[in-house]
Amino acid sequence: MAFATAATVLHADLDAFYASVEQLLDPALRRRPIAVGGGVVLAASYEARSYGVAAGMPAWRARQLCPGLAFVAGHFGDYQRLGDEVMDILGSFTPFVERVSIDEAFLDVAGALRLFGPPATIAVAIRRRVRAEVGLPLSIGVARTKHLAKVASQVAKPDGVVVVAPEAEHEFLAGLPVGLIWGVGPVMQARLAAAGIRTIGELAAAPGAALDQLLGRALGGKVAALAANVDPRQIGPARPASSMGAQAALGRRRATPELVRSTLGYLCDRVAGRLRAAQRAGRTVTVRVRFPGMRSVTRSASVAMPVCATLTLTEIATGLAAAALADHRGEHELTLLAVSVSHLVVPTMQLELPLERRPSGRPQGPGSRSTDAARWGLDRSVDAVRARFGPASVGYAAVVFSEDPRVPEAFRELAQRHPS
DNA sequence: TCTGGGGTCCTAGGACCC
DNA sequence: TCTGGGGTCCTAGGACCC
Repeated sequence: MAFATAATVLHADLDAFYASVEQLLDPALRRRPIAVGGGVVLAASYEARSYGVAAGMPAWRARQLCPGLAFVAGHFGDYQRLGDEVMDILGSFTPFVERVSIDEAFLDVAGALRLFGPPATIAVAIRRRVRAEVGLPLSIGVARTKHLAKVASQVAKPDGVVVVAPEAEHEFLAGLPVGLIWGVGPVMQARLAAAGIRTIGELAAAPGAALDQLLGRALGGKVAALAANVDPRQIGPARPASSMGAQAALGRRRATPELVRSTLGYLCDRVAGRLRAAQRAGRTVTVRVRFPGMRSVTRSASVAMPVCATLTLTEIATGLAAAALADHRGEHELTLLAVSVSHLVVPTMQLELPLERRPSGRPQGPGSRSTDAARWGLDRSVDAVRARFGPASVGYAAVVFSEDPRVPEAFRELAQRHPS
């Protein structure tokens, strides 16, 4: 049998991760419907899910569905620690582990069969160890490709294993809902349902041209390939990020210049600091403004010199936000502001010029080479002080926003390491 | 009572160049 | 007289993922 035709790909996915950790840490929460979060549900236990409670749901709606729901503030440091412990266990079976998020990873065990037995045996052993050593439920899908393994782990939940033998793939997929395909969400699902397509089998039988019509050319082709069981993705290290951003939900606040200025100051400080820490700068800055009712607009601008200085980024972002608001004068309230930097490059030597050697004389506008270089020097000093004495030890003007955070800083730290 | 934070990818129209 | 096709970049919006 050829190497590529064996079912040696595992997808390991911790069940209701945040909620399971809370139930592990506090026995009083076990077997009860709980939600992690505050204004919004970040994660729901399976007991809560049986009432219809789901991640991303506003808290009031979750309480409506499940009156006995217990809300728990997250223990974000523990999520990181326990997630790492599980990844260490996975890594003890094979070095070919691709971590996808804090609670999920692909493994290729093709080279581990001699040592640990067939893939299904390895999956059972992994689950047993994670349960015994960490105390968390883990589901695993085993198949020939990443996509199939991922679908299998979803089918295996909660707390199970599903193995898809190569000769049984077609039969396995045929009856499953199209929503299990990676990239098919609620909108696509509804669009397909309107065309009478609900299962992956029906999708596979549909003509390619019809799929392109329904889903667009790129997704149509991708979905057809997946439904037909072609998946070229290999297990390997994640690519470096192509953008970096930060956002802040504001509740429902009057769109005052002071609110916009202070919030953007906070967000740009975060983003620019992360860019510098990663030794990156970006050519395109995007600002998103969200109004009540989840209506949002974006404004973006590309600049010649890649940006990573806090003040330069703040000036550009402020201008973009002002343009967006000027185009929507009827809006008097905001619910969110976001800043993102993309088209990332490694900063050039120009930016590393020491402060005292910068060209002087003519006044310099934002984005000009030497202004950004000078500011970068200042930023590096700030970064160094913060590295020693903490993020709050030094900074720019007082940040009003940070006095009333909607989410704990620890959650931002976690989300920035692992989107979840 | 109206919803977190951090990302990727795709589409479509327009500007601009050769 | 005022026409063609291809490529690239930019911007805005949106679906989707964890």
